[in-house]
Amino acid sequence: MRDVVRAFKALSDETRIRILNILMEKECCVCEVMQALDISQTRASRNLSTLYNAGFLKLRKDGLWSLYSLNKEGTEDYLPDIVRAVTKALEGNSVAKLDREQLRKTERVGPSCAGKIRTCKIVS
Amino acid sequence: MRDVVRAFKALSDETRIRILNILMEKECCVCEVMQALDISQTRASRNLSTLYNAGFLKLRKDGLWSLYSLNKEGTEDYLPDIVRAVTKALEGNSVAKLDREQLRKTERVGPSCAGKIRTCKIVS
DNA sequence: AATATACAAGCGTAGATGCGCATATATTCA
DNA sequence: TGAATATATGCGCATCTACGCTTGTATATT
Repeated sequence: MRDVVRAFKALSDETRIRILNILMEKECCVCEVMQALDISQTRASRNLSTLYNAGFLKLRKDGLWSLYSLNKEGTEDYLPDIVRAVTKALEGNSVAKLDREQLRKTERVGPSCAGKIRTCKIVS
Repeated sequence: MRDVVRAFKALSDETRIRILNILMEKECCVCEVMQALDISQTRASRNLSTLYNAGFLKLRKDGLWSLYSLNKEGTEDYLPDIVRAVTKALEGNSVAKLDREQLRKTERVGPSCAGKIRTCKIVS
């Protein structure tokens, strides 16, 4: 019961719904999330961690980056069902659409790419 | 987006998850809810209204009673999907099971039953 | 080693939330 | 009409939540 409530609590916030939305597109590092949604680093990090603790996300570390992605094969099999409901709920939503477009403009340059800018930025 | 968040916010509370659970069994008046879950009248009424405002419930008035039931054909088609996810999430949950058992012990006597106790009570 | 970058976490605060108490409203029955 | 019952709601308080600011930690580059 605690877990169920925690899952829904994690989705009871607009920022986190928006984060879940862009993660449907692709795995993201924290700075991509903050730029796609135009929010602070603290806010992106903390809300990602809330979604993670609720079981919705997987976390993979790669150098400096914390890469978050949707946890499709969650331990709790009802979580993917909820994510699908979110997908359906956001169909045609303009904010969700804009966030995904902004996400496509962000660029993450790998840590081993010597000589290149190593920062995560919007490319327009 | 506002509506989506409101829906999940409505489920981000143990009392309301428990209410949703017993409403899966049958249409209930407020006093049945308060007795099945052993909570105050204020608490039952307010949480029912939260679920109602989020679009999860239907309301039907019958005499003194406010009869709440699951809104299966919601305006938003993703709400029933979410309710199904809740059902799956609660499978085997002991609290949910006990609440349903308590619900079966409550009795609602119709307002037109003259001479009978017209109150809503636990019958054991 | 020094610097820069990505991320997490402690702290304080403004605002939201849950709920009990008391009360108001509506309906039914005597 | 008056009493009893079912439900809703205003108010106040304790608690929770989100978030910005700042700092700490780890990793990578020069």
